[in-house]
Amino acid sequence: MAQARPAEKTDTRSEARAETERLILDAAERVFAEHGFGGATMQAIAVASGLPKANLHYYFATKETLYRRVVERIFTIWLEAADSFETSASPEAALRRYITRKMDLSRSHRYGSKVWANEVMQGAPIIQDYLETTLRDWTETRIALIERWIASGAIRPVEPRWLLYMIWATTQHYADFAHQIETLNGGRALSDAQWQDATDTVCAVILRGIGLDAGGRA
Amino acid sequence: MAQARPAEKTDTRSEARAETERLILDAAERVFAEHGFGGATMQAIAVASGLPKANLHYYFATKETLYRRVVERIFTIWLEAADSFETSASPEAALRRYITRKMDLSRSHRYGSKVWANEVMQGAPIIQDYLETTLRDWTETRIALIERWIASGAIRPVEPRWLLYMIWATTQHYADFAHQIETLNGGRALSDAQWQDATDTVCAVILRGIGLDAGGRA
DNA sequence: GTCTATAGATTGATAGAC
DNA sequence: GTCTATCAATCTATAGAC
Repeated sequence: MAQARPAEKTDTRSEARAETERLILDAAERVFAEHGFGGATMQAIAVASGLPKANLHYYFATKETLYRRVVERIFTIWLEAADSFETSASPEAALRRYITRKMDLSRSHRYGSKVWANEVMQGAPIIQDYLETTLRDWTETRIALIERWIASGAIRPVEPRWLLYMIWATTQHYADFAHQIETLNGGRALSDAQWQDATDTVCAVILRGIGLDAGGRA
Repeated sequence: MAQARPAEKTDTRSEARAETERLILDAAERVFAEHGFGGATMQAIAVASGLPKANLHYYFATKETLYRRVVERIFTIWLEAADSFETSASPEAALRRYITRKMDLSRSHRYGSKVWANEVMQGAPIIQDYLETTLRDWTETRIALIERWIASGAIRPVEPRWLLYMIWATTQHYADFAHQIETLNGGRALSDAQWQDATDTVCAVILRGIGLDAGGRA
């Protein structure tokens, strides 16, 4: 009977399901990124995923459910990057690592970054509760940490909030405005060397900007 | 006959027309900013402007025409701000003035900045030609200028492109991510003092970051 | 689970009275 | 110039055969 190998059967089924879900989520992420929630259509997501439109509704009841799952997946990735801002490291090491990780994310997850930007620009109708809890808590611990750095004289006195916004803005710009950057780069995507150079420059300007003169470049 | 006062009559008419056009453009800017081109509806713009939907089509033939006018108006404002990056001033004066102007714009034209961000995130379907001509030319003259600053030893060697992107990203972030910033500010808009402090901090970190240690703060 | 066909609501745009 | 009423196209979502 079917009971003979229940675990394997369930695993195989749920694996296939998870795979299709990921296929849809990836396609949805791209479409939501470039057209926003309202501008995206289930038809466009169906074409992008290579599935009939009805199948999307089999895996995700409504367009809003699908969008919510896309946004939540992005927030998870954001959280992992946030962890790289270690509270135990030196100011230079902590900031350099965090900025580098955020730049890497802008390159590897361009569409996710755009979906997040779209969501926030619309007033965060879906993720408002995350902003008020998880993001807020994370931000406050880092603000407290930066204030200790300032009190100890490790870095110059700057309002920690504006420093964090500067890091978020600069790194995410390379994902959200990738099209503009590529146009100004002669229509070509940034090369490995250009990404490395941009990352180094962002680190160097910000670190030196707050008084950490041991920064990387010249 | 009507010919008796043609100029006055025409002026009055065109003034009334211009006023209604501006009313529609302002409403459209807000709606396009928060929902993108595809997500915005003529119905929503009609409600936001307080006019019947049919009147919008009387002034602007199609939704795309209206969107194009909104985007072009924003580009004009961007050009005026770009002028404040004077090629004749000292590095510190030129950059400080430009950054300050961009921060002011983020506060006064939040929705325009969001429309621009949306347009670029979608691959600039409408303004691609502007990116390749006007924006590209402006960028190249400033890159050449910054390279001369570096050659003369006025600032540290940094790739001028990454510096410009950092300025654009950081200043526009205060418009595009205003909702997130306000949420992290306890749900309140930034006060006059906070805007001033943020502007000072952005100037100070960037100027010091490229070796202009005469920066404002501490 | 996958697909075709379609229902029901909403969209951009227009016709025509005032 | 302004407005109500409405069309044709498109949208989300579902029904039902396979």
